[in-house]
Amino acid sequence: MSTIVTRFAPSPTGYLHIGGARTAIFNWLLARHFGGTFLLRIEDTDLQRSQSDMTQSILDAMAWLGLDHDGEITYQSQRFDLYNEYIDKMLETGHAYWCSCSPEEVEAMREQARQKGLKPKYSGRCREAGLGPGPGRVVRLKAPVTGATLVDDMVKGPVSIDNAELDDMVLRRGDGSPTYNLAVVVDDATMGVTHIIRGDDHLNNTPRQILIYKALGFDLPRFGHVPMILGPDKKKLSKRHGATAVMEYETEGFLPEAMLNGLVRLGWAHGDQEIFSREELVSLFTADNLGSSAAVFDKAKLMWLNAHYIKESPASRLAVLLNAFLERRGFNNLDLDYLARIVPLLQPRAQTMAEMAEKAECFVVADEALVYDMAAVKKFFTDDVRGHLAHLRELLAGLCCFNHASMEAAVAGYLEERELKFKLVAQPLRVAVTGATASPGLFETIEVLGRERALARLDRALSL
RNA sequence: GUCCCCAUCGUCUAGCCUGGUCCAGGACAUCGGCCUUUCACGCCGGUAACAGGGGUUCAAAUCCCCUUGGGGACGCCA
Repeated sequence: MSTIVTRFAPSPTGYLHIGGARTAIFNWLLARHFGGTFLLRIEDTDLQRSQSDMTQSILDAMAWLGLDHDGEITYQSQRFDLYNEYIDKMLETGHAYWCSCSPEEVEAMREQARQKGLKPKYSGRCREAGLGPGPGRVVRLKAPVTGATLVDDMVKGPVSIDNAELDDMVLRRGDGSPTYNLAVVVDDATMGVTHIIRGDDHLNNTPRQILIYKALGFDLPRFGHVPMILGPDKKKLSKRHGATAVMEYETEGFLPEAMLNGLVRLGWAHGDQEIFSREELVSLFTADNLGSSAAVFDKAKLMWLNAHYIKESPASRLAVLLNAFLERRGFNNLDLDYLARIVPLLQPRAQTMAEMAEKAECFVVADEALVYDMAAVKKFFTDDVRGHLAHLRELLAGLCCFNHASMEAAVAGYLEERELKFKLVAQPLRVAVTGATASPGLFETIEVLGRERALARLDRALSL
């Protein structure tokens, strides 16, 4: 039997954003789930607005998310001949005609319709004029004026639109280039695309495209229109809502699996399950569970997912990422093995890698450059406490095994002898060694820091 | 303006197709508590929703209609 073919068809006019990434994910999952093919097509027919570096950045973002495509990438800009071939075919079969109306004239027609409270459309003036080619002339689809066109949508269900609502759309521009609707249909049909999941905003376009499919005698694919992603104010997500480009999230320290998981849950669900591995998604995803109402993008939930995946990741992998984030903060030539020992202490404490890097700073900063929270120093370093700190410093210096268990035991013993509570020295020690009042477990921290650095910091703290 | 789509806690959603098991379940966020050497993690608990109105039915979150609200489309953009 025929296998599923899906596609993602971004236009290289900007970065891959949240919404585009989600439709890419849905199409990718549908293909992978059914063992089909996932194609990638760059819609760059608008030479003015398309930028080649944008194509690369879209590819990079997809690679980051792990959305691999099959076969070669199709570029619409290289298929103009093909489009023209089909336009000519429609001209021959009487499904299209030449029109000499200027854009201004058409705009006037629309304005007139608007005045009457009707839907603005082209009047069809040249429809029966029997015009031939000519400079500046466009080719229009000779669309049916009666009846209705039905879209049997995978997510919206049956959607019917009166053909009277549609006008004779332009297929070939005055400069000879094909329009979007024509190119999309020719591409999807010739590329063998069987299922198209795309944004809600294309739903109104679909009947028009179906008309072209019919005029060309192509089989119809299945369409699925997923709702738009909204900002917290329920308006279409845009830059003013903060980060919209997928790769901005990488910069902020999100893991690709968190992004994938988070995005797929916007408009798709599988019962009460929240966490999905890539493999699970592939095996569970079908268009059946796609929701039909718009979703607000909630960064807080993405944070939670990211924190979850950070906790799950092996330290060695995170160490590499942490290194990159620390480099951005000006720390170079760090030892990955050392970072891998810091990571476990920070895994439950960081929601993003950027946050982890921030918290890791006190581990990688030079002892003499460690910044102390002076308010804390003042609060905790009383004369009495300084005395204990000095003793503890000697105790740590003489410890046989420098690990947190023996450290803890030694300190406990010291305190017990004097009938003191651990609370008395816990925060002072923490401040002395990390400079701050909040940190991972005290002894784990000291262990990772190592004897030399811990003692150096204790000495420095005592001199403050 | 015209057409199309949508409507369950603040947010993501389950349930809706195949009415009763739902005085609506989960998750994030939030609030309280526990744990505790700080900060987190974790655990326990709380607040919180079927937009409104009409039908249909013994019974409606679930089916139908209307209203309202939101979104989208009406390009020689994609």
